[in-house]
Amino acid sequence: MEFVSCQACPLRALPLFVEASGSELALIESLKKEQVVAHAGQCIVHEGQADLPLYTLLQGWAFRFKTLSDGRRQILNFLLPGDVIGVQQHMGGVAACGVQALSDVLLCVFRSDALWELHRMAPALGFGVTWLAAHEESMAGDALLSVGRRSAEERIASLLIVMFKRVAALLPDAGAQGVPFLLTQQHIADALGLSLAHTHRTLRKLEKRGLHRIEAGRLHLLDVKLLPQFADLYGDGKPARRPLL
Amino acid sequence: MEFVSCQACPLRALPLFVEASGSELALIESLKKEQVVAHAGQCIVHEGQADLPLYTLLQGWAFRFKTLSDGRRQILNFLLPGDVIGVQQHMGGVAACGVQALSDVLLCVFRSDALWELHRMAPALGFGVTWLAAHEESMAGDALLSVGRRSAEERIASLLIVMFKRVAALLPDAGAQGVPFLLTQQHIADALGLSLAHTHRTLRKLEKRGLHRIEAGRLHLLDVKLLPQFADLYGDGKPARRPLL
DNA sequence: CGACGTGTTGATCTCTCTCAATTAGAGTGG
DNA sequence: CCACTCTAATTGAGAGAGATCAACACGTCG
Repeated sequence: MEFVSCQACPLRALPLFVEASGSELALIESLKKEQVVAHAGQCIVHEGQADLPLYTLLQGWAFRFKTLSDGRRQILNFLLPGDVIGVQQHMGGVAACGVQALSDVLLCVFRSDALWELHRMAPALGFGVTWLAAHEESMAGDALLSVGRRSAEERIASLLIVMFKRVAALLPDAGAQGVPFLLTQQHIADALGLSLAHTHRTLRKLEKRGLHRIEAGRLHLLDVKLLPQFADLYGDGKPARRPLL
Repeated sequence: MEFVSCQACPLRALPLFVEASGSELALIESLKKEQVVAHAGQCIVHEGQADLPLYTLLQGWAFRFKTLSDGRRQILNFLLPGDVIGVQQHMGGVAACGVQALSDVLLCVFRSDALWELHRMAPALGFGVTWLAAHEESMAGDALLSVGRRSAEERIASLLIVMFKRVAALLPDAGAQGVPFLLTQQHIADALGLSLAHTHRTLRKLEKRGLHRIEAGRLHLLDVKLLPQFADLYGDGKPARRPLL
C-alpha cells in the first residue's frame, strides 16, 4: 500500500471539501501525522481505548462496533475509503466503540489536536466536520429504524441496497458489473441484529426473489428499481408519511 | 412560559459551553431569532420538511422519530431541556426525521445561518457543536446496540435507567424523590422496537422484580446499583470485553 | 354522556433464535 | 500432493421471545 497525498485523499470527494482552498489543503496536510497499515481482522480501535487519534480511511473496508459483556456484538456501521474514524471517540476521551478492519487497510493518522486546529484555523473545514458528524448521526438513525422496525427481509434488502450504492459511488463504472463485497453473513447479522442462521436463510430467500446475487466477493443488485416490493427501501430517505398528528 | 435569556439557557450546563466568554455569549444571543411555544403532541419538525431552523429546547420534553410508509414508527431519542434540535437536519437540507413535543415546549429558534456564523466567529463554539453532534452519534450507537442485541427486558431497564439519570441531572435534588416521567408505554415501545403489549408486560415484570415504579407521572428507580442483574446497564458506557481478536 | 387515549390482559401465532451437524474452500506444514 | 485446520456457508429440528388481535377498564374532556 502506497502513500496517498492529501490531494488524492478520497475525502476530497465529499461535497463539503471539494472546494477546499490551497491554504486549507496545506493546513490539513500539516495536521497529518503519518500513514499506517492494518491487516484484515485487526482491531484499529479497541472499545474503551483512551487517547486515540483521529483517522481517515484511505483504502480498504472496516466497521465500528460495540459489544456487551457477554459477547453479543452490534456493528454500528461499515467504513469505506473516505470515511472519518473517531470524531466521536476522539472527543469523548475514551472510545465509545471499537473499529476493526475488514480488509487490509490504509489509514491516515492525524495529530491529536487536529480537530481543534481545523476549527480554529479553518472554520469552513470545521463546519465541514460538523456536517460530517451530523450526517453520520443521520445514518445511525436509519440503522436504528431498520433494526427497530423492519423485518429481517427488509433489513437485509435495505443493507444490500445501501452498501451497493455506497460502494458503487466509489467506482468509475458505478457498479455496472457488481461491486466488491467483503462482508460475511456474520457481519450482516451483527449489523442488523439478527442471528447468523436466519440471516443466511433470509439472504437466500431474497436471492431467490431476484434482489441480488453474491458471487466471488462481488455483490450484484439485479432490478431493485423494478421490484415494487423494494421501492420503500431504494429511495435515499424513508418515504415519510403523514405527521401522525 | 416565559422568556429565557441566553444567560440562563440550559445549554450552558454542558461542559463545552460553561466557559463561554462574554463575547461568545453575546454572539449566541445575536444569533437567536425568537422563542416559540409548541403544545404537547404537536409536531415541531415534519419528516422531509425543508428549510428548517436550528432549535434549542428550553423547557419541556420532545422526541425525534422516523416513520415507514406503512406507519411503523421508530423513536430515535428523547429530547430534554438543553438539547439541540436539528443539527443534522439543518445541514442536510431536508429533515431526516421528525420532532414531536411530548409536553408543552419552549423553543429557542436561531437564525438560519447560525451554525455557520458560530463556526466562523467563534471556533471554540463551533468545536462545541461538533462535540455535541459526535456525542449524539454516540448515544445513537448505544440505542442501536440495545435494539439490535438486547432482550426486551434489558432494553427497557436500560432506557429507564438512562432516562432517570438524564432527568435527574436536570433537577436540584438529583431525583431523590423520583423524577418526572412523561413517556407513555407506546413511546417506550417505539423507542425500543417493541410492541405495545410486550412493552407493558415487560415493564410489569421489571417492576415486580424491584427495578422501578412509575406513579403519577414520576419514575422512581429503586435499587439499581444493588441489583447485580442490571449491573451491565447502569454504567455509563458498555463494559467492553476483549477485542474478539 | 360518548369519544378518546392509555393502561391492562388473554389467546394465539410466527418470526427469529438456539443448538447441532455437515459441507466446502483456503491455507499450512510435512 | 495430502493430511490437518480454520473460517464461512449451509441446513434441519425444536423452542421461545415477542408480535398480533381483541377485549375491557379507567380517567379526562368537550
